[in-house]
Amino acid sequence: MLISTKGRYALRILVDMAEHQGEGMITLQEIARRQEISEKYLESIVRELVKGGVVTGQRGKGGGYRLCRPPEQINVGEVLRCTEGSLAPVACLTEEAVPCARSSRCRTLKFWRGLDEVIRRYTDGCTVADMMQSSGDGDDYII
Amino acid sequence: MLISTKGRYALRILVDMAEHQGEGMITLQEIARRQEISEKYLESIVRELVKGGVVTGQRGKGGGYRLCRPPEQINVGEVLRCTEGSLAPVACLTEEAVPCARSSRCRTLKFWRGLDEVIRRYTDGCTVADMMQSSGDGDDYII
DNA sequence: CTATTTCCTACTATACTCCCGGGAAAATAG
DNA sequence: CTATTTTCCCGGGAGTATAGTAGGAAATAG
Repeated sequence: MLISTKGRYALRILVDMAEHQGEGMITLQEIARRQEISEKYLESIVRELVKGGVVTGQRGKGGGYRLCRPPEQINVGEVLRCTEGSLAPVACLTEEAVPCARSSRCRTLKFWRGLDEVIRRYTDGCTVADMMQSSGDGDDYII
Repeated sequence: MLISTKGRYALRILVDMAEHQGEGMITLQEIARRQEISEKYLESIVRELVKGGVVTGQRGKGGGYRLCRPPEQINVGEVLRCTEGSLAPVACLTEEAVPCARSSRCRTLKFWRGLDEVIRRYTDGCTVADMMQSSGDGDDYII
């Protein structure tokens, strides 16, 4: 049930980029240094964020990455779906699920649908901007 | 982010057992036949439920398993924690987590705490009895 | 051109998931 | 007692996913 390292790093990367936006393009090297994540691994994560339309990259000298939108408009659910593929707790609720013969009389399906909904609602309701103003202490976010 | 097969099967097993309680001890063979799950795999799952105090087993002829408590008193969160170990979305929120040097200035920790809370609240709020009365159609449970 | 940076493909090692096999231990029936 | 039925327990094994590395191609700036 764990979110992968990829997903956790993705959020840290985006908060980092948000905190340093306005300083032009941000390179992988900078992020790697600040976040203490291997530059190579970082690369594979950022690529997914590019594919997902969350950040854009520019090659060459003076290049780097920047957010496609302001942090207030990037929600966490969207980001995690980029890296995790899906946030659904069971395979039968993902997009590419094959219809299950058992589904109409399945006693557990509604429970999973509800869990999926609860997770989606929470993750989609939190943005990168929200995380910027957060520290590890206190207890905001606890709905 | 997927719940393992173990966890999904555990719920089906418990609903099955709840629906057939009052008929004495229930054997793995019966459950395996009804749920179309290999008896051997079933065994490893039920063992975790025994350890977790959700069901008890009795060996020997006429033996089998039964629920320790009525289905209304067995909540899904508890069951899934038996099989998944933890439902926490990130390792730093599990019991045995080593304190993270980054935590006090971590921008993402509160988000994860909130997600954990939302998941816990939902899963602990649903019981095996709730699932018994459910089918795959309709949309109860969607809070 | 050179230096810098993203982009892309492929690979490895490790761990985990799902499941099976072979029995030992306990309870019951006769 | 023996035979049978059941849970209990350990260990292994194929397949898959995760986390991370390596090497280079393409683009951009000066």
